[in-house]
Amino acid sequence: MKAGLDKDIILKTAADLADAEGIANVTLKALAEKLGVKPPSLYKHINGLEELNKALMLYGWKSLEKKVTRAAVGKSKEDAIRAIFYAYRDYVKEHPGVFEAMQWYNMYQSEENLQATEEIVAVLFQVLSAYDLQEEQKVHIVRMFRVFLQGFLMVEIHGGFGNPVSITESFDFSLEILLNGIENLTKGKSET
Amino acid sequence: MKAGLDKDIILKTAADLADAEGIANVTLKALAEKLGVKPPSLYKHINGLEELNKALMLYGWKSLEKKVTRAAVGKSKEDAIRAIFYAYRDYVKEHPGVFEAMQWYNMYQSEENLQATEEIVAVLFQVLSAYDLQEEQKVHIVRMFRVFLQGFLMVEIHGGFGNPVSITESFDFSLEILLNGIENLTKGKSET
DNA sequence: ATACAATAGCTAATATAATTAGCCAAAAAG
DNA sequence: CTTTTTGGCTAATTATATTAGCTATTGTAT
Repeated sequence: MKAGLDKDIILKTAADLADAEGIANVTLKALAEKLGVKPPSLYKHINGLEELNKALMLYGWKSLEKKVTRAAVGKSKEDAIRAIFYAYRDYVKEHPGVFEAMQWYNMYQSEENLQATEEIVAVLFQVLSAYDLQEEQKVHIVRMFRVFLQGFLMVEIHGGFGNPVSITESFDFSLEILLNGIENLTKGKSET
Repeated sequence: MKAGLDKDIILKTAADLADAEGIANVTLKALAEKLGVKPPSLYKHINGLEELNKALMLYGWKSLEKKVTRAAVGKSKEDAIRAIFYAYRDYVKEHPGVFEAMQWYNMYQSEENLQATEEIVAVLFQVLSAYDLQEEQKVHIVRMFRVFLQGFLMVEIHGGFGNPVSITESFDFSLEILLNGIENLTKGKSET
C-alpha cells in the first residue's frame, strides 16, 4: 500500500514529534511509526537522519523569520526590537523541538546555517538602520541580540531557571537593559 | 593485564577527548581505545555513557567555578564582573568539549545541574551585593549574565559568527552594555 | 485498454555503538 | 598460602541507522 508520503509531510511530522518529545527522540524508527511506514521507506524521500535534521533546522529558521518579520512590520526602533524579541520567544515556546534542531545545527559552522540565519539578521539590521550607529556597532548589537535570545530560550525551554522569580520579568528586564544600551550609544555621540 | 584505570583517569581522558573532538565523539568505543582497554571494561568504573557525560558536566562546572572565583578575588563591582566574564570565556576556549557537555546537560532540568551551577551563581550574587539592588533585580541580572555567556560562547566555539568583525570586540561591547545597564539601575534609584 | 517505466513501499541484511552476562587471572587481604 | 575481591576479557543482546534488492502500485504513452 502506498502511504502517499512526501518530503513535506515527513518534515511536518518530524517537527511535531520534535516539539512533543524533544529533538533527541526524533528517530527514524519513531518517525516511521508515526507515519505508518517502515524506517527504510523514509529513504525514498530523505537521505537519512542527518539530512532530516538539517531540513528541520532550515524549516525552523524560515518560519521564525516569517514570524519575526511580520511582528516588526509598522514598528520602529525600540518598539520593533521589543516586538521581535517577543515574537522570537513565542515561536520558541510553540516549537521547542524545532528550536532545538536549530540550535543543534547551529553548533556546526556551515554554509547552510549562515544562509538560514541571513534573512533574520537582515531584518535586525534594517531595524537598526533607524539608529545613528556605525556598521561595526550594528554587528556587535546583532550578535548580542542573537546570543541573548538563543541562550535565554535554550535555558527556558529546558526548565533551567531554578528560581521562582518570574522568567518573563527576567526576559523583559534584560531586554530593557539591551535597549537602554543602544540608546546610550547614540546619546553619547551627540553630546561630545 | 590490569590497566590500572579509575574513575578519575577515565574522566580526565574523556575531557581531553571531548575538547579535542567534540562531545559527540566521546563514545565508549573511542574512549576505551584511548585508554587501551575494551569498552565493556569501562563499566567496572562508570555506569555507562550517560553517567560519564553527567560526570563530565559536573567536573566542568567545578573547574569553571574555581577559575571564576579566583578571577574575582580582590576585585569588586565592574572590575569583578569583567574578570568573571573573561575567566569564563577563557575556560570555555580551553575546554570547549567539556563546555558542550555542560550545555548538553543543561538542556535537561535536573537537580544535579542546579547544584552544579549553584556555586557559580553564589559568586555572582556576592559580587552583586556591592550594588544597591533589590533581590529580584539580582536574580534577573544573574540570569542575564548566564544566558549571555552561554549563548555567546556556544556560538563562538562552534564558529557560528560569520562576520569578519572581531568577536572579542563584540564580547567586550556587549559586556559594557550589560555593565552600563546595572550602573543605570542604581543611578535611577538615587535620583528619585 | 495495454504495456512499460518510474515510484514508493517492503523484507532482509549489514554496520556501529551501548550494554549485559558471565568467565578468569591478577591483586590484595587474611 | 589460601581466599576474596577486583578489573580485565569475550561473547551475546539490543537498538538504531542504513543499504540492497524485490515487488506492487501508479502514472503515462501508445
